[in-house]
Amino acid sequence: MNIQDKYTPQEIESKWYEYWLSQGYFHSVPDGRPAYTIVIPPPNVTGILHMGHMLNNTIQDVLVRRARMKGFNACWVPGTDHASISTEAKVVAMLKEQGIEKSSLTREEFLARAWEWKEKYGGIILKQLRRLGASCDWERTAFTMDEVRSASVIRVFVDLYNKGLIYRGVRMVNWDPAAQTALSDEEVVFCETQSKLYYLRYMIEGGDGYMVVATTRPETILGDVALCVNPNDQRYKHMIGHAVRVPLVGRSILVIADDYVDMEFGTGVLKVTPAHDINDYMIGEKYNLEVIDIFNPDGTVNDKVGLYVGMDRFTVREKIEGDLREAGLLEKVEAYTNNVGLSERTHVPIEPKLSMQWFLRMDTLAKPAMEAVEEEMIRFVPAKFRNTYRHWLENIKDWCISRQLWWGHRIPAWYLPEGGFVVAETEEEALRLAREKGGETLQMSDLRRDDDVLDTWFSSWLWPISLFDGIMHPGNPEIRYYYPTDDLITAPDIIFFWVARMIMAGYEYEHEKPFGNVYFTGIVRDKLGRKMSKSLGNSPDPIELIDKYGADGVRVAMLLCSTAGNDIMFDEAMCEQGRNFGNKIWNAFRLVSGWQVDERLQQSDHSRIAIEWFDNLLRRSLEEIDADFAAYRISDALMKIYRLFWDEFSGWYLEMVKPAYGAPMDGTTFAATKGFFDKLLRILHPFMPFVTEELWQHLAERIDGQSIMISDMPVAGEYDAAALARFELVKETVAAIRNIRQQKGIPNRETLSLKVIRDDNYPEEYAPVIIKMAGLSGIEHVTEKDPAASAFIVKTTQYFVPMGDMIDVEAEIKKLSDELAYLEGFLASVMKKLNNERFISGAPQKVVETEYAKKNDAEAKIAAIRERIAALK
RNA sequence: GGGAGUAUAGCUCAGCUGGUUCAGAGCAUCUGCCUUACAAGCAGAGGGUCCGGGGUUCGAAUCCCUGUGCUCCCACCA
Repeated sequence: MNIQDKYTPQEIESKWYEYWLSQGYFHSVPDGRPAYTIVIPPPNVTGILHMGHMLNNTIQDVLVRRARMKGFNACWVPGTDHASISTEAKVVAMLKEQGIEKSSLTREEFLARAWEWKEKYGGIILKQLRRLGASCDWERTAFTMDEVRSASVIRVFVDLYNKGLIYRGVRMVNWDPAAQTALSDEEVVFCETQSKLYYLRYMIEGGDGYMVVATTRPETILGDVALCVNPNDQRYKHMIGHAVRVPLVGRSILVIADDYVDMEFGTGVLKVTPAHDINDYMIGEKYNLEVIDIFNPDGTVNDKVGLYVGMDRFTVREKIEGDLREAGLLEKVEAYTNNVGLSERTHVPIEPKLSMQWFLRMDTLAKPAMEAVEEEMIRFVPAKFRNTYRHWLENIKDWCISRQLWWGHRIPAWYLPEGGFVVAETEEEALRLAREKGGETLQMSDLRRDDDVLDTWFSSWLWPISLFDGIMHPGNPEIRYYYPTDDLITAPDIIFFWVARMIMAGYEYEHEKPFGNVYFTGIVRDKLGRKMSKSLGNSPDPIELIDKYGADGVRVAMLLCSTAGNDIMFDEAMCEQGRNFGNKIWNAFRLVSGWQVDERLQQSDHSRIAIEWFDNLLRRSLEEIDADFAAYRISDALMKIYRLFWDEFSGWYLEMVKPAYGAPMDGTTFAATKGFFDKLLRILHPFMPFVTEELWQHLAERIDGQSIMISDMPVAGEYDAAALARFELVKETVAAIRNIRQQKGIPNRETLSLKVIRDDNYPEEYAPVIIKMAGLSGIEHVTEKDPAASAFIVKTTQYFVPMGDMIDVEAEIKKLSDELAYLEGFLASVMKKLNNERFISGAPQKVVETEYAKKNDAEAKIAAIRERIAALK
């Protein structure tokens, strides 16, 4: 058993991960055991590991490792997401650096480069996860655009289309002029912005004067088709039906009336621009107004109106302000704060834009998804997210699933030359359908495939099914074995994008929930509570942290400060704590491994007691830890183990059984100690896989093919709660003696003697432990108080540490008086209850009894302290 | 504007069905210790108006109302 003196996580971690991999421990195939399955929330293929991933994946690994040790066939499936928008943006940026514009490439050329880029740089994050110790089944690594997943997406699209759930429609979409694609509502983030409110004059036709309209977007006047006032607005009632001229443009438009207009806002007059505002669009639809789209897809002005052609929307805004002022059509400009919608990916302001998109009807899909969570077929942890989920589903809108990008799953729709389209999984099928529709003479070359790709989430919503090929091969052995999966660990910000939609897909395609529990992590923030972001530079590089503290240390750090659903304030100091814990385990092992054993040696009483006690404690701890896991209180579970190892095992147990320097230990105690160590390592393994494996291998004197990660998790058992409670009296007694030692400045090596007036609360059976742990020469049973001693009371038992002339009478009296005052106050509060008729009659019997017990204890203590003070005086 | 959550030690948080494991844990702090596994440690100690104000109850950190602060989600008045 050779072990290094120093705990250096860096040295042990790499070797064990390779070992686990080489032994194939992470790989799962269906067998007779029950399955435990987690599918990873697929990180962006272009992503690199950040603290959010660390938290998320650490939790997954803890659950998977624990399940594996509990006898489940654990399967954690990793993979990456193609992430249409952000990946395409990165590839475009890369090409730009090389001096290549996307527009100069064909779709095929672009995709070739994108794939090349993905092969070269993609999936770094999966490599990084290995450093963390993630026990993913790498043989199953999937990609949302690999063969099986792509085929699944296409099949589902065709199926939903044939079911009548997918349709095309002109809709006002959130247009991202930078990415030149539509975004779903969920991909738009609103940001409070300092902008200006412009008051524009619309000259009244055939009369004098003008109407003033307040707008934040003067450039959209190019698309104005009406003004609108509230029908009840006395100021403008006479104007309804009159014509006014759009400033600069000169177009004649009518003044109409609608309740939608808020009389209080601005001037009470709204300009209606149906092409560029969602509300205006609705008014336009209602009154059948013309729609004038004034922008090109890239946000520059088109030639519809003939003004500002080719200029960017923001340049136009500046320019138009001057032009309006010059023309005397600008009443005034006010500072104004409003919310501007930004693209989550490109961060440019969203342009509401009318366009032809593909939609997925949500109503029928939403229904079972709602029920599953409402009726707790699927459990959310914490439960508060059920509200958010329900609210969203109740107000769900159809899902815009098309994106004007190249990187993604291309929509399998083909347009016929004479109009109309067909939807099919393959070109052959498309052609067949097209011929049915448009005549036998049609050739493939006559058909034009839709240019758009599907929203990324349209592939990830199938993830729990497509990972087991359940779409292309329904009912195959894998999907039957692994589905539904057990736990999903994810962040609450994708509850709509992803979680809700996976549930929908699960019921639609497997007629079964995709997972049993959803554990929502919090957002990782810095210690000042700020969100971690690149721009703030407050996000530590997880790999650097692992280099510095070891993966085990960082894992402990992540887990200690995280409770489900609460944001976590990450502080690097936590990593230090985690590393220190690893060090503690390491050193405890060094102590034990250094002991000499003499089999002939008789076991000492204190060792026998220690073993009984710790065995008992271990059983109770296991029960508590099981309960924590059942409630997904993972940080509580870890904290319990932390204290069990550090305080109870290292601080108490090992000190109790530790032989004198250089002396050997009896075989029974040594074996028991090794047994405890083994169990503790196993309990710790899911949290700290590396250091536990290293030490377990030393402990077990390694045999190839063995590993703690496939060993059995210790199981809870019956325990004696009374004995454990009684042992706490021992600890209190020892602490009291140590306290006296400290106050009197008595060195540890100097033994003390202890006198006790025995009563029921004196744990006499544990006396050998008290003697050893407090450094006593012995314990003497007495019936009289010792005035020349430092005294203390544990529960009701009076103890005396004889001090000879070291006793400081003044200080002793002061201490006792303080305690007396406290106890008298305490007794008074107890008596207040007991003297209250309504308490005696109203409270449960048990509560009343404990109050009487309190009273008796307090009275006994008070009497003892009074006597003692008298004796000292 | 609508909804939800949260407020407990310097920090991060537990505290489940109101009542002796009710005021807790870890970290940090302070005081002793180079005690023969560990100073990344050991021993001990201090630290709280349970956000403010009402109410229910024999009894409230816990339940109700109200105010305040913070966080998040949804909506987006030009």
